[in-house]
Amino acid sequence: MTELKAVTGDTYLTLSPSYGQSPFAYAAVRGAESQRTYSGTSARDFHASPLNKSAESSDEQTGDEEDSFDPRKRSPTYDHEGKLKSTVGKKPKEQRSLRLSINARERRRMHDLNDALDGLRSVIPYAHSPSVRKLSKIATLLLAKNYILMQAQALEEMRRLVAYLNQGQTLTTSIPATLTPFGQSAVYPFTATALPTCPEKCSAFGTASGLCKHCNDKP
DNA sequence: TAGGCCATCTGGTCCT
DNA sequence: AGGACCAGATGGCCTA
Repeated sequence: MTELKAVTGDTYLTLSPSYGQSPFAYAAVRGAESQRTYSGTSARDFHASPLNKSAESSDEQTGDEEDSFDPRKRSPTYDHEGKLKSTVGKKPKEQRSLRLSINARERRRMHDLNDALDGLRSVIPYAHSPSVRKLSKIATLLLAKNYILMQAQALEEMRRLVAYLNQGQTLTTSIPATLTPFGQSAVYPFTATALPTCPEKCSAFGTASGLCKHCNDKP
């Protein structure tokens, strides 16, 4: 399995084999941003690209290009002539106008989705360098998922550490061999509903705990 | 050149 | 009826 490791080196930040080779192996500048033109109204809307050819043929429904697929058989929303029922009765100009507005809406929706993905990329730990290829969509989602799992586990381990340290202050006996530092028998002394302030935690650990490096409160 | 990734168009379905 | 969401199809760009 090809691993995708973030800058932290956490093993959680891995992707499945299909996607694992993407982000951190990308040393080359890809220029992927240039693919996202966001040109507002696409030229495809107004030019007879191959796609629009199919779009226009769907209006005309000559049947010549529909070898393997007959829309009339697919759905009752087509009328007996194979035309989309939602546009039946409208003038071709109106049909085209409606289609263009639907296309524009869909384009906007996808742009919003991509913006959200960009926001996600900006908060997950990977090399955000211009010289590093941007994470693909699927890699972004998988990495984000793994990052969340990693954070959850880190939080859980921290809680166990807190409980262990707290226990060690009150108990002078040695730790049983069966009890690992993060064992289940450790009890987290603070409830989630009544989290202690940092000074409380710090006093529980003693000033040598070092945990206060991550907070602004002076123990 | 094949494969990966992407943007866009399109029609279907569901919801308001 | 119109909008949101979704998935399939298609073609372009880039990299190995």
